Amino acid sequence: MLDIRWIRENKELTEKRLASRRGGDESKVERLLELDAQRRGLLTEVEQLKAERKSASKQIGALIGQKKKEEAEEKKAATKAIGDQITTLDQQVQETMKEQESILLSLPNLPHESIPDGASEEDNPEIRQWGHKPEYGFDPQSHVDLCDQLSLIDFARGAKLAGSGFLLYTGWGARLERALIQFLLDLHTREHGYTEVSPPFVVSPDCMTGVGQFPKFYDQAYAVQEGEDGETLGKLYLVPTAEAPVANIHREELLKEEQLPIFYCAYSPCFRAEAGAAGVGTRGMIRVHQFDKVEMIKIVPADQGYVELDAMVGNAEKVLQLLDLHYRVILLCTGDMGFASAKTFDIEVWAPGQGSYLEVSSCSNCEDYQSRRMNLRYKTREGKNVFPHLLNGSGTALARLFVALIETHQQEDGSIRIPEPLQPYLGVEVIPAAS
RNA sequence: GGAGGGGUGGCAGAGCGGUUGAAUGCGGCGGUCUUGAAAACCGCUUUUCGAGAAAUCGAAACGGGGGUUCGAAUCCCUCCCCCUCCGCCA
Repeated sequence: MLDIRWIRENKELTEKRLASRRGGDESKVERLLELDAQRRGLLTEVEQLKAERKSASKQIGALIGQKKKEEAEEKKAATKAIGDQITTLDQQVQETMKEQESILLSLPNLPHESIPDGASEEDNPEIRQWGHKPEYGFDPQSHVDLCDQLSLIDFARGAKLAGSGFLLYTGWGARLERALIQFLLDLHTREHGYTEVSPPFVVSPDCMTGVGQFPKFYDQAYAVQEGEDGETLGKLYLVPTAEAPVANIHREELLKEEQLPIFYCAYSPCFRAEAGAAGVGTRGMIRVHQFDKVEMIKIVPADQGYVELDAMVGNAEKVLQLLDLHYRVILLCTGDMGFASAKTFDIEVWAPGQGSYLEVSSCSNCEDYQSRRMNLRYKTREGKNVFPHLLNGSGTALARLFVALIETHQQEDGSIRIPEPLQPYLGVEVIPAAS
């Protein structure tokens, strides 16, 4: 959520930066400021009336104390009219605030000034690459074929159980998935200073609003319902990412500056309805309705957001380096950024069987956009209450990492080499070829 | 799911229709005293919104929302959360 006071003082800049952004509707700013002025005018008016009523009520109390019954009754009757005015004005204030709030919640974050203008992903500049595309003395296979041959994933039965887009990991596939989760959590907790948390896999709508999922992405979420009880529908949602619960851990709290920075990492499955995306690149496990992910969250003082963002990108890169996977880091342009983010780096890993790069991580600094939405603040040493910067990053998404891993490290005989750092977790050096 | 009890300031804990933003204690900050510290004593100690250049002034907030009233932390309704007991259950 943007700061209404900031918008008030930077109207043109707000409109300009909103316009450059995907999902940004700068035409709403005009109405927003209209409501803001109206709200403040009404507030001044109603507060004055309330001050009058308050002192009248005190006088009535005093009169009753002095047994001056008649005077008290007269005063009561006179004050009643003020009360009615207050009720009317209060309603108007409520309505004005409600509309203002709903516009504010619908506006995306403003891109950081360093973000290049652009219309789509075509315009995202590449920041760096690591490693290089591996060469094979044979035709590298797609993960779909590898999974079939090695019985890592049973696509057909996954679909039988829950429909297209849900995976049934089997045998070495299931073990590899589990090994990766543990490898990632250990890496981030032991080497990168994150505290592991294991959150609920459903959250309240407030949490979804807090991170900016709602109201914009209602149609992407799975709402749950208790049994046949329609009343409970929409009170909880399956998490689309661990960011939803973890970033909200301290919602509506006032932290002390000494408590910061806070680093959390968490494993969770991620549920995405992907409404309207059916049929788009759906073969295999690149785009699915449920995938595993290890997420990193940072809550940091407002002046440290960007230093910490760079560090977080490094944390995600480390994963790919240890797994010996070629990747590139790109900076998202204004036209391709997520709703809540002020600056986002994506990490794309090379998948030889696909002949393309796959997004496995997205690290964003949302600045105070989310903390304002969830009313998370910290008290500085000087005693000021400010909104911290909230950062989130995948460290990393698993399904695509799985794809890149088996496609990259496949060998001619159909077996898959396991990179050394992962070997202790899987217990073998190679996933053997099908016999 | 059933029956009770409870949610008040950083914490503990009063108040249960009137000048109470809220007693008291603890903690925290400042001061007096002291060579220094402790003790003792004195003062201060919430947040949000609005007006203002500022000093400051005004409003709101006692789990959330609504109602009664001239006036609500206090009464009524509703929702949420916590505790105890019973039932069910991995």
